[in-house]
Amino acid sequence: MNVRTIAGLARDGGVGVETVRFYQRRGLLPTPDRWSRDGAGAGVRRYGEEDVRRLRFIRSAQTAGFTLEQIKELLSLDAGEDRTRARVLAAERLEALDRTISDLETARAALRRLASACAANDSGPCPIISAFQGEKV
Amino acid sequence: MNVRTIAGLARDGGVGVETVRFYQRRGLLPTPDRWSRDGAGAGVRRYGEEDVRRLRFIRSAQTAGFTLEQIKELLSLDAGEDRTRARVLAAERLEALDRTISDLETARAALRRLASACAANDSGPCPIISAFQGEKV
DNA sequence: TTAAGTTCCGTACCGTGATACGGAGTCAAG
DNA sequence: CTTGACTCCGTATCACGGTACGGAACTTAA
Repeated sequence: MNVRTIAGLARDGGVGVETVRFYQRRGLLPTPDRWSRDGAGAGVRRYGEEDVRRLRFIRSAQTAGFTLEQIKELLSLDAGEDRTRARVLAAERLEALDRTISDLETARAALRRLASACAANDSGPCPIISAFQGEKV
Repeated sequence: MNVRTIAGLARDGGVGVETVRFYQRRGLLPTPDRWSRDGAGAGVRRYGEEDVRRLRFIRSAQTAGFTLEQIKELLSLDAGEDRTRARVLAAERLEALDRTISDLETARAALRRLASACAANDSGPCPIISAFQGEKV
């Protein structure tokens, strides 16, 4: 399946149609020209593999914690020459990501304390608040 | 410093005054009665250690990924008897947290690929999009 | 006792990332 | 060549977690 309508693009990218439009309005995805076999009517926009790759990249970059604005910049950098800028963005995000991961690991430890504190027996209140005590976040 | 005004509570909890009020409106923090030395006037609300603990708990629980609604429920559970419910909430969050952490670790690997792909030399476009290829998110 | 600084409270607004709606146009199967 | 599904597009609305504003009441230090 090489050429898709917006619904196909959305499906292959794992998002909704409205989300694709939203990304187009934000300048993250191109809005290709309309296309019709004969010259009649305005036709419908068609999307290809490249669009799917971009869309998937957007989702991955979101997972990495980039905002849509930053992702827009990354996409423009992908084609451009400014390696320095790309490196800076990557390094900044990497640092923040390391912090986030370690915060989440701390939270996970607290949550495990909570789970086992509440697992021991079946009656009485369990000390939810104090299970989270003794961390520095 | 045992008794505080709202500004002291906010400071000790590491948030802004408006955020404390916001949590009160959402039912996450109590709104203590007003308090004045003589009987004159309505006085001002005062806060103690318990409020600081609750506030800090809210921040920690947020880091763990609970929504404010869920945190509200956890707070009510802390005093209550429903250990089962507490366990369910903890287990669900723990599972989601494990997924999130592993997603972030995947993202980190991609970001490192990106950083080193763009670090090698100083000219030409660097393949930002393809640095994120080959993951399953 | 007065002036400066806080508190209180309702209500409005913000940023981020979507998601929904509705009417006109277009496509594709029968 | 109709009918039903899908597209297009502008605009509205949502969820979440705050943040800001403004005027009256209150507190505190000089």
